[in-house]
Order: sequence, then C-alpha cells, then structure tokens
Amino acid sequence: MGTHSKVVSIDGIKVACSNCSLASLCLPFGLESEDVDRLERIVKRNRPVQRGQILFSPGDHFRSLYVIKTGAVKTFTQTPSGDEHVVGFHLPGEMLGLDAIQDDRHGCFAKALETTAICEVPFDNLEQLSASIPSLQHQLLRLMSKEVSAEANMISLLNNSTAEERLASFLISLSERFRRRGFSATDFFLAMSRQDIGSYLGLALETVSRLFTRFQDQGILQVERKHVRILDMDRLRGLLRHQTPCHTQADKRS
Amino acid sequence: MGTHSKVVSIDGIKVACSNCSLASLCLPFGLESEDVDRLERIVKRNRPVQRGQILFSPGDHFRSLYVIKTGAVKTFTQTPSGDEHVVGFHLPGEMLGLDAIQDDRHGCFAKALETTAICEVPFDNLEQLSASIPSLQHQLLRLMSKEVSAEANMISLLNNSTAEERLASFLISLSERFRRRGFSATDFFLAMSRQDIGSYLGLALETVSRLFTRFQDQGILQVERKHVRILDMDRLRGLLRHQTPCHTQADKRS
DNA sequence: GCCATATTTTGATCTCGATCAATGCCTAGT
DNA sequence: ACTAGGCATTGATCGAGATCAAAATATGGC
Repeated sequence: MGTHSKVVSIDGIKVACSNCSLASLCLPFGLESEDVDRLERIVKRNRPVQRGQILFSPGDHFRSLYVIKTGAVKTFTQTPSGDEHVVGFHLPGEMLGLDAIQDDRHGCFAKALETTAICEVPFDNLEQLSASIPSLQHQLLRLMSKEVSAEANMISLLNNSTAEERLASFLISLSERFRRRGFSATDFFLAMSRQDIGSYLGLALETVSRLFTRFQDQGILQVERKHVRILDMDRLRGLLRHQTPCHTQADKRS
Repeated sequence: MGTHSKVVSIDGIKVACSNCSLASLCLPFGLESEDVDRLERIVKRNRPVQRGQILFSPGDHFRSLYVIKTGAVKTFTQTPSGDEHVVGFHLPGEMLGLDAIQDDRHGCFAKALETTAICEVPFDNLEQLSASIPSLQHQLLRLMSKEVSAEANMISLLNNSTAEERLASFLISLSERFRRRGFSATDFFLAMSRQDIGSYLGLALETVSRLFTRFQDQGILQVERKHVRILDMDRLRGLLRHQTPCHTQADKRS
C-alpha cells in the first residue's frame, strides 16, 4: 500500500526487471523493453529468505531457476558422513539451479548466507517464452555457457594451483564480481566462513586462515574477520599471473 | 557414388541423424522424426580428422558446436610457458564447444586422440531451429545442464579425493560411458596417454602409472599399456563408495 | 550483561603425492 | 630389420598442505 506499482513494494526489495540494476547481468540482457515486460510477468518475487534458510535440497523437484537480487547464497553437497562440500557462492545477478534442468531434480543444497532477496523464474514458462523471444533464448544459452566456462576455470584452478594461488584467485574473482555490481572492488565483507572458503577451494580452513595472515603481513590485504580490504591489487594479481591459461579472461562469470 | 542416400557414404562414416545409434544421447533425443529431418538438414558432416589434428584453438571464432560420432577428442588449454592442461575427454555422442557460446570465442584447444568422425552443427542455425522446435530447445538446454553437472562433479572430485579415488572415478566414468554407447564396460582401450590422464585428474603422470600398477597388483584391473580390463568392478567402486555426495548419480554425463 | 557455543588464529607434526632420476619398452621412419 | 624418440614404469627424496591440538576471539540467546 502507498505505492502505485504492483511490483515495487514500499521497502524497495521488489523491483521490476525493467528497473533492476542487475538486468545487464541477467535474463533481460539484450531484450526489447516489451519483451522484458513479458519476462517480468512470469517472474515470482517471494519474501526474502533469512540467513541459514535452505532454498532447495538434493532430490527436490526442479521447477524454477533462481536469481539472487540482494544477499548471498552458497550451494553445497553433503556426504553420507555429514560433512559439507561447497560447490559455489552466488552473488546478486547470478543464477542458481542450472544443473537441475538435466534430470528435473536439484543436485545440491542452496542456503542463504545472509538475508537474501531472490527472483524465482518458473522454468516451464521460461522455456515457452524463450521459444517466442529469440534474444531471450540466446541470453539463457549464454548464461549457461558462462556457467560451463566458469566451472572449467575452477577445474583448472584446482588442478594446477597452490593454496596461495587459489585464495588469490578467489579474492580477485570476488572483487571483480562486486565491482560489476556497483560495489567496491577493494573493500568488502565475506558472507562465508573460512571453513566454507576452504571447502570451496579444496583447502583446510587452517590453511585459509594462515594465508589471510600471510597476505596481511605482506601488505597485500587488510583483513579483520569478515572484512577484507585489498591494499595492493597488482601484487595480488601477480600471485597468479604466470600460470593462467592463455586466451582466457580472468573471470568468465558475468 | 554407388549409394542412393546423400548422407550415407559408401564407407558408412556418414550416417543420418535418424539412423544414428547415438541419437538418444544427442540433439535428436525426444524429437519427432520430421523434426529430426529438419535438424538433419543443418548438420554438416566433414571428412574425419586424423590423430593429432586440431579442431579449434583458443580465440577461434565460435560458429558451430561439434558432436563426436566415432573416435575421441581431448580439450586442453596451454600456459604461456607451453604446458598443457587437459580440460576433458570426449567420446561418441558428446558435444564440444558449449563454453564458447558465451563470448563467441573458443576457450581451449580440441585435438583428435585418434581418427575421429565429427558432426558439425552451425550454432546460428541451431538457435533458429530450436525456437521453432520446443523439444529441440529443451534437449539443447538439457545437454548444457548435463555439462554443468558433470563439471560440478569433477570439481567435487578434485576438491575431496585422493589420487586413488580420482583414478577409480575416472575409470568408472569411462566404463559407464562406453557401456551406454554399446561398447564393453569392462574391456576397453585408453585413447589418451598417462600424461593426459594425470593432467586431467590433477596428478603427476608417475602417480597415474603407479596407481595402474597397484590396481593390477590388487587384482582390480588388468592393464597392458593402453588396454584396460576391469576385473573387479565392485572393488573399483568400493574405492570411492564412502565419500560420494548423496543424491548424486555416479555419472551425470549422458 | 553474561555465558555457551561457534569461529578463527596459531603452533607442531606427519603424510600423500610431486619431483628428480634412471631404466625399460613400444612405435614409426629409413 | 634397426634405430631414434616418445611413452611408461620404478625408485628415492622432498615439501606443501593436511591433520591434530590448543588458545583466543566473536556471536547469539536469555
């Protein structure tokens, strides 16, 4: 109440695609504004999920893709013995559930790392709409292709890098992603624990902690708990310069 | 000459999609036969590529997806210093180039490991056709989703597994893929070198060699150069039983 | 504001697999 | 058939990072 639009709520959390600052990273990219309106109509905007809340679990029936609007989510699997393996971290504008199209079931957990607003895109509707809007079909394929590229980069990182290079690469990737979303590239808060970072990078949490300390001692970072400030980006990049695959952009993610 | 069909050559290498034994793993899956014919018309079937030949290189303009019909291909990147990092191995029915849709450029090399027949699918045509054949659009999205899942599994493997588990997992994956393609699941030839396997699994070639020897000593495998025979599949599976993510199929690849 | 619990930091030790090194074994070219 | 060069096996050593252990610091519930 008190607002004229049905998709913009008073607290500003529900924003229409046509007004969304993330549109250029997301499905609306490249669409005519009338087509954005058609897309708009199939998107569901539920209430924000709270920190710790599970969005979906392995085995859940796949109905929708999800796009983070604000906040952060981690995806992870769990071994029978109960320990988590972090698959990825997802920031505003990034899409979740692309791996589930395959067999109609989700393959991992998705859990909010902080209060998170999410756009839900029912997949059946999206497929129908894509068939009649070529640029939407193309953008959906591009986003999936980006996911494939990003994962290939991750595989390469895990195969060929030291602990130092992995953490440097992770921080640079985060920095880039924040920058493109209009946040500071050099001063940000980590939504995830050292444990999570370690699990994601294939390192023990102790190793992650030690590396943060080392980077700080070297004057590359200033770290205070979850708050990271990159003091010397050149030196941070230098930590992985040598062995990056040629012809590959630093960050294939949007 | 000497044949009535324009797509079936005398030596049997050029097979129409409608007759192809790999159709159920590939784009035609789920299509009406009239739609398979339409797909058929956009597919190019070039002469087979010889062992060692490069299909595409990083930076090459992306025009087509490629599907292996017979043979095997490896994809890899190269560091400035010149050493290879294997990204993947591709068997009949598997698709190459999905990572290139994103930015219109290929991101890795593709090289034939043996004489290989390939179907070329011009991407612009495929997109157009997908828009008018819903089941084709769906299958293309499924294949991309499969790629995302397979890569996520690979990441999980590299993050959480010992050398032994990695090689066991690799062999089981190969075995499954051969089985689905109508080949023996227990008796096959490796098209790639120990070096390539090591690079793909993030291991030194010496480690791969030692593991083959160990598996043979334990009576799990019989290995003679490139020829592998799996003698005890249960024990091979047992090597990775414990720590596989729950709710995840062994092999997300087709 | 205080306590219980979770998270992070720091230290000491150990292990798996990399690396270095040498030998043996196929395969292709003349 | 013979030889050269690539590929594979086997052995010896070493080190990055895991693991074990304990203290320090933050966070959330009451």
